[in-house]
Amino acid sequence: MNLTPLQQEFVLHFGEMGSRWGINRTVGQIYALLFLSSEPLNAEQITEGLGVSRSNTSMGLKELQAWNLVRLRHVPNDRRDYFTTPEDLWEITRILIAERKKREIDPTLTKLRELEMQGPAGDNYAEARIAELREMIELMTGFYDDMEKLETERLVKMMTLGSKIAGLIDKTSGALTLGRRKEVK
Amino acid sequence: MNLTPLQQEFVLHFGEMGSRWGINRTVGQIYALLFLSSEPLNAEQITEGLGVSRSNTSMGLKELQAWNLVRLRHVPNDRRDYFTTPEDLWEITRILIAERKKREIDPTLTKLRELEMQGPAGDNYAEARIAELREMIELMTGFYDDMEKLETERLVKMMTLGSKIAGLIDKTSGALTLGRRKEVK
DNA sequence: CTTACATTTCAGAAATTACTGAAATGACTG
DNA sequence: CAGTCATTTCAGTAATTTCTGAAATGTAAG
Repeated sequence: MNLTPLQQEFVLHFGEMGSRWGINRTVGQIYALLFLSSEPLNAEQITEGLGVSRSNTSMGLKELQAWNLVRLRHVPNDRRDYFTTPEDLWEITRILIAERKKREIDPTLTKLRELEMQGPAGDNYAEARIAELREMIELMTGFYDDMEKLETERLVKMMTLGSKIAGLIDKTSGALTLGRRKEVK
Repeated sequence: MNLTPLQQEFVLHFGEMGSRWGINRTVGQIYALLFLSSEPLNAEQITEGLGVSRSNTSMGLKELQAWNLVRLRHVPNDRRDYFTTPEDLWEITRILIAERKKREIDPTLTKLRELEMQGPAGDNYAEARIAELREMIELMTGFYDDMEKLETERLVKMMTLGSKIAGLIDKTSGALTLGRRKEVK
C-alpha cells in the first residue's frame, strides 16, 4: 500500500489532530486512511501504508471499533479482516456525537446526580451551582436525544434554515415570549 | 483553604475527566474549584486547596485564561490576582463550544480547503470524500454561527421544544419535503 | 491433529505530557 | 530605589501514554 500525496497529507493531519480529539496519532491516521479508501483495507495494508507496527495497527483498529467508527468486512476467499468507515457522513457524525457524549458528558451527569442524592452538605452555593449545572446538561442532552431521532433530511433542513428558526420559535405559543426586547433601538 | 467534602468530590471528578476533555488534571481541578466558589480565589488559595505546586497553579490558570474560562478580578487593597468563572452557565457553554470549535474543527476545515485548492490529485474517491467532509463541516459550523447569535432565551425555548421543531420545519416551504414518509404504519 | 496464517496480548522501550522547586521577573510600597 | 510579595519561567524529574517486537492465541484448511 502506497499512499497518494493527497492521502498522505490528509492522514498526517488527522494524526496530528488526534490528540485534540482524544485519540492517539495512530488511531487518527488509521481512521483517515480508511475514510479516504474506496475499498476496505486489511491490517497489513494499513500497517504498510502508515509505517507503524502491526501490533499498533491492531490496537488502533480495536479502539476504532470500540468507538463504532469502523465496520468489519470480509472478502470472499480471504480470511483476513477488512475494514471500512461508514459511507454516510451523517451517520459518522451521529456516532461521533453519541460516543463523545457517552465518554465526556454522561459520567459527569451521573456524578452530579450522585452528589445531589447525598443531600444537603451545608454549602448552599456549591449545591445550587451543581443543581444548575445538572439542569443545563439535562436540557442539552434532552435536546440532543430529540435531534437524534430526526431523519437526516429534516436535520439538514433545520441546519439550512439556521437563524430563521428563531422566527418560527417566536410564533409558537407566543405567550412564552417574555417582555425583554433587546436591540430594538 | 480547606475544601468541603462536596467540593472535594466534585473537584476530583473534574480532575479525572480532564484528560477526556483535553485538559490536564490540575486544570480540571482548578476550574472545578472556581466553579463552586462563591467568592473569587487567588492562586495561593487554589494551590492550598488542591495540594499542587504554586507553579502548577500558575500554569493551570494561564491555560484556563487562554480558554477564556476564567475571569481575573481584583480585591481592594490586595495586590494578588483573584479568579472566578463566569456566573452564567450559558455563557460558559458558549465559550466552551467556541473554543473547542477553534481547536478541534477550524484547523481541519482549513486543511480540507487547502487540499481542495491543490487541484485534482488523480484520486477521485478521496477528492470527493474530502469535498463532502468539508461541506458537512461548513453546514454544521454555519448552523452553529447562527445559533451563536440567538439570545439565550430563544435558545432555551428551542431546546425545550425539541423534536416539536421538526413539525415547524415541515410547515416551512413544504415544497422541500420529499416523498419519504417513515414509520407511518 | 498439524500446518499456515491472522490477530491479539503484553512487557518493556520510547515519546510525550504533567508537575515541581528554584530562580527570574514583575510590580507595588515605603 | 530597595525591599517585599506575587507571578512566571524553565530545567529537570515524574507520570502517563504510545508504540514495538516477540510470544501467545485464535482459526480455517488439509
